[in-house]
Amino acid sequence: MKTLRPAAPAAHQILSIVTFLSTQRGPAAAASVAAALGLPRSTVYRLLGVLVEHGYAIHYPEAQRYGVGIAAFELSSGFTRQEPLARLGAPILATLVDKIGESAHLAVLNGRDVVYLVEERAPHRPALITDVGVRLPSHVTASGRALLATLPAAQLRALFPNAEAFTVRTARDAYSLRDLRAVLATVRANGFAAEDEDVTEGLASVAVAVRDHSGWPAAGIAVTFPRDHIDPERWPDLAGEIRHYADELSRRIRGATA
Amino acid sequence: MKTLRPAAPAAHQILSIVTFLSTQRGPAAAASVAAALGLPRSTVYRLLGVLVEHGYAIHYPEAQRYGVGIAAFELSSGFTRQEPLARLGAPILATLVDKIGESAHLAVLNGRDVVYLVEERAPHRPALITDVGVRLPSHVTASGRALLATLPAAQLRALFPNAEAFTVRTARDAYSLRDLRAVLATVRANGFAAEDEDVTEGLASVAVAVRDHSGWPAAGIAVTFPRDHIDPERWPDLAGEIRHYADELSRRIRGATA
DNA sequence: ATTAACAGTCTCACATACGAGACACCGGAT
DNA sequence: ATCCGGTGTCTCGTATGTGAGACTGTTAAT
Repeated sequence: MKTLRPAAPAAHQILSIVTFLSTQRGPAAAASVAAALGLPRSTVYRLLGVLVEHGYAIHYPEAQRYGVGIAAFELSSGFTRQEPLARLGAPILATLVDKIGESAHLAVLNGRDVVYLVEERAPHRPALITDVGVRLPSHVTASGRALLATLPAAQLRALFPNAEAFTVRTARDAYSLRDLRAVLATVRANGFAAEDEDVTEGLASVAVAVRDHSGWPAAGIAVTFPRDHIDPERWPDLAGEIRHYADELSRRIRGATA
Repeated sequence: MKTLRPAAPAAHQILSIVTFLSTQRGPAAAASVAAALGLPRSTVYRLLGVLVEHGYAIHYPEAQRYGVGIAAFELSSGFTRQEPLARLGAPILATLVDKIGESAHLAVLNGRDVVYLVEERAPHRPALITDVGVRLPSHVTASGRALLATLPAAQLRALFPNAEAFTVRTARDAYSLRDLRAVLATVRANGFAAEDEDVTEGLASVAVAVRDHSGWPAAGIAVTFPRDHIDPERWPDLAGEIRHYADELSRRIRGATA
């Protein structure tokens, strides 16, 4: 096999190293990295140094081991980025909840997951799985579906390249990309996303996406309620309500994009 | 005071690029990457190519943008690593729950969070926040504390370098590293970790760590119960029970480490 | 004390990866 | 039609990053 042309050894190697570190149960010795990847010792030390500098690896001197650094984890948690969104979203969610009397969330897409940034619980409503900071597989949640539905096909494929991407969680969401695409097609057709006891028994949710100035989905707003409180026929109306607030948030985001 | 010599430009740059991509709200244009980081165009394209190859970036051709790839997210979700753990842990949890009649989980440490891999709910017990796949800040959960307590001081410091590391979630867990260290000290003294309404009102948990062959904490087993069911005086006994099963899992892990 | 194994640092000659810049392409204005 | 601003590709000379290996320091075994 050729494809020799565009090489950048240091770049390749450093990515191999982080990947390797992340597959190890705990921190790994420099030598084992070198052995596993077939790299020269001096190179490994140099690159580990760079990784540590950037926070993608941590060196534990007493153990003489190297582990994955917090920068690597922050690639996916990025709360800094989301904090303004949460600040802008919270008051809007509050009025939304006041108006309709059911609980609501604000969530963002993060890899294949959604992360919940704000939760506003309506009075006399059950506690929800989705506390702030919780992360759930996007394809089973209403806000996740609302967000996924806005993505181009290519990206969807990239996010869920194989069946494995769907597995692991509970048994009940045995999905395929084909299934997901069907679900998202109805989302686009309806103009809103829903989830009916896919997350918690007895609860359903309706969600819409909030777009930023470039049209990209910045967040999702979902309302969750006991499923027998609102007839499915009325979900589109509910979605309409939500969209009103989503648009408001959308407007505020555009203003505040630093 | 410069550490002049040991540079590896491609390595530095590629890390800067992923970091940059992750700070952008949505995907970014190659040109904006070059501009933001002050890098030559050809270099940026080459490195983006490498990132895409490794799955750390995705290229959206129709949008002509580059975004963070799933490999980056998998750095922290590392389910590959955890799947065997879940397989081995599930039957053990089942017998544990049978024996003591309360719900239990298996969780692993992941950056500053714990991720729940297995949940075994006891009959007639309330549903829990911690469904499978859910992620919570480690320092407020029992299993998280059990795991954190086994880490060397240096790593703890590395995980929680500043006050910010603790923030963001709910207001009630306004922690400092000092506080956390105190909590972990009692965990070590008691030989088990506990959590009393720190996650959900009315519920408490007791947890112990499962160590792998190198002594590293591989997972935590926690039992969660209505807090008035079990008197705090009896928590140590409960912890003893759990430890029995933790040791069993520990033994199985050692055998199965591929 | 001696040896050995291993972590981490440093140097230096040479192969080669880097980056300037040219080129091709595409879509939107005019 | 022609221009223009933009993305992505490719080439090629040379500055420079790479990696073999020597060196230091530490721990553990004999």
